[in-house]
Amino acid sequence: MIEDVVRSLGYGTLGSRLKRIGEKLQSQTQEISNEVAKAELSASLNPVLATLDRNGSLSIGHLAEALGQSQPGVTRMVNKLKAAGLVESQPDEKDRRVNRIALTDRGVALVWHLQQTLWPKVMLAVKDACAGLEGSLLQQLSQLEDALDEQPLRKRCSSDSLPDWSRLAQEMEDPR
Amino acid sequence: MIEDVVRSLGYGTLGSRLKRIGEKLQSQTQEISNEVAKAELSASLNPVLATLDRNGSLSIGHLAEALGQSQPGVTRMVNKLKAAGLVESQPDEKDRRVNRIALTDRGVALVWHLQQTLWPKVMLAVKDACAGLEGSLLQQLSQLEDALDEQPLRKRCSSDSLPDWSRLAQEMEDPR
DNA sequence: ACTAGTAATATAATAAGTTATATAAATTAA
DNA sequence: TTAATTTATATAACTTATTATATTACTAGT
Repeated sequence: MIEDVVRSLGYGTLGSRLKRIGEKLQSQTQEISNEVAKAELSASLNPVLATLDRNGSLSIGHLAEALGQSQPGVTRMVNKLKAAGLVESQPDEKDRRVNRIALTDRGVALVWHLQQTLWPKVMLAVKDACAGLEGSLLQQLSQLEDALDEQPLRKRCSSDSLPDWSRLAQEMEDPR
Repeated sequence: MIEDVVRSLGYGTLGSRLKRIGEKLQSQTQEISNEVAKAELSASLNPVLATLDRNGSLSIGHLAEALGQSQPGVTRMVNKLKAAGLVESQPDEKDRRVNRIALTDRGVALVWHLQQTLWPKVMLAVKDACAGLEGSLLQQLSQLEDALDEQPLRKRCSSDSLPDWSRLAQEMEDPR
């Protein structure tokens, strides 16, 4: 086996490393999503749904801010959700430049479903993968990569009764 | 200011979060690169150069393994480096399916230059941003995001005399 | 030696993000 | 009120990654 250079270079390649682990998490999340989901939803759209669920209708700009992404990226995600009939947009009454995005009835129903299934499953699976991490950031990242290779998120999902989403989400809050 | 939902959801959106921080690190690294570099080199190509420097000539497949990326991705990066005259490829003598990639003289010279400038700068800047991180993974990530927002890598670069690359790289090794 | 299977790489199509720019609405200043 | 500026969003072009597939070379079994 050849050396993992990105891991070896430590701080020198931390950006690549974080992206690499992030992509692995997202693709393993997609696996769970594919098992659970009624609608086939790209995993990357879940944060948009969650944001609209938490905040009610929002402009594209505020969505972008809440998600920490660029405005054009958010526009594209919203377009996909519109095409799937999960959100709808309406020009704001007061300021007709702004485009208010809101969940449709189907969107609300899907969010409810995801809150009972995918979202708690993923949260618990990732929490499980992160259980026992310790040490410096680089050390914890190495441990997490190893954990995900050894047992993917899909295998860390109990099919047991899942805890209440709102309680789970609250527990996650701001571990500053 | 609207809530940062990706941060608030914690384990539920860890994948997006890691990618987001990784992208910020890469773009801040690119800023430093633009200041330093003779050749304008996309920051994402540095790990390829470092891998070839550490290992000598490698096949596309071994490069992909060392970088933890897909083979087609590596092929594309290598093509860019070829176009820039920094690497060259030769079919392997024994097995003519494999394409051995090696640094050219210009590539070796650039690596040497980067080892005196960009690479230690970035490594020290990232190390600086990570200094003082503590606690759980989620906590350290929040602290790192805050640190990068408050002071980007570019401003964490001393123009002072930089330490020896080979020593630095060794220090990074495997903080398991 | 021929055929089947496997392996290495290239190429094509797709995804998810970015920056730069265009457009249209609102706001400010003259 | 008109002109200039700013703001919100859309659109275009690009980047960097992916998976799926095609191509070519090697390896084994008969």
